[in-house]
Amino acid sequence: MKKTSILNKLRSSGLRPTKQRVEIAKFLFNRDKTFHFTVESLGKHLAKKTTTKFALATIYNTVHAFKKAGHLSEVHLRGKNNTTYFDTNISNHHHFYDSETSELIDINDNEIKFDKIPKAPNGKTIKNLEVIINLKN
Amino acid sequence: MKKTSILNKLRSSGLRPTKQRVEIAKFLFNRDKTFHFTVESLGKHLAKKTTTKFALATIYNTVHAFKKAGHLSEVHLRGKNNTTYFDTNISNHHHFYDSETSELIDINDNEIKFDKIPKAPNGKTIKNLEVIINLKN
DNA sequence: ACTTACTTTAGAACTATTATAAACTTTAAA
DNA sequence: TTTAAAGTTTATAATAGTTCTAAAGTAAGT
Ligand SMILES: [Mn+2]
Ligand SMILES: [Mn+2]
Ligand SMILES: [Zn+2]
Ligand SMILES: [Zn+2]
Repeated sequence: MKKTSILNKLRSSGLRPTKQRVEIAKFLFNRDKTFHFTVESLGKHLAKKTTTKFALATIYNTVHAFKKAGHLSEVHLRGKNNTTYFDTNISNHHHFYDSETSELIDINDNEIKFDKIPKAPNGKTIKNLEVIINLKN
Repeated sequence: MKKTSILNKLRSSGLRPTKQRVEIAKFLFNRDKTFHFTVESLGKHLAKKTTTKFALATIYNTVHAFKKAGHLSEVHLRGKNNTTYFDTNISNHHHFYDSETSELIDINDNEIKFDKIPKAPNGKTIKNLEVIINLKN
């Protein structure tokens, strides 16, 4: 992924390309495979691999802006550690959750097929359907 | 449900039948239909409907003991409010989640059927599978 | 009654996240 | 270029759900 693409991600999220935001975007989007992260893991990586200073609030704000713009998704799972997982895979997909390691593993949408799905209750419609398959050893 | 059943719930959870625990157990289990609750909603109910005093820690401890004994289950969902949902329905089942109202609605296990499920990765096995269907208006 | 083990409690501690507001930076107009 | 407006970063405080602590209280068996 090229520099212009990073700048596009920022622009399309309504964010000016500051030093902090460019570093965050590079780490999140300059890669071949998608991945899952927490704000904590992201912050630790940035502290180790860059010389830039990142306030926690900056990381939260930037991640939320990317999410709002549709460049990141959030996994609505409450693991044993009470942290929020973000996902650079924004396609419709599902997850294995390994509670031993607190790790998420993607399940492609086409790896799960439904025979029967209930209809939404009274006046509501279905926004989306999330499957989490909990793993054990 | 009779008083002996309440006492059985407590005994089988390794809990002595104190005033607080009996009130909690009565509220959770003396009813026809299962339901979802948070520690906050449980505490509010108890404060309103009984004359007993309940420290938050007592409610947490008791709910966790019931969960550990298998009398309650926990819904591993992170809603917009960051609270943990508990469920008196301990059967294998799924949920609708209405983020407008922060409400959970049960989906019976037989209302969802799978055609295809991925196999667990490398050395792991599947503990269980949770479906959450997010609703919108 | 006495003893021991368990329980409740208020408040402190902990942790993820969000809010605040002052100092700093980006942008683009003048 | 200067300059001003708008946006951004930061340290720190605030918030909220949950867990911990240790002292005072209660249950159960003798
Ligand atoms: Mn550094
Ligand atoms: Mn009361
Ligand atoms: Zn994913
Ligand atoms: Zn349920």
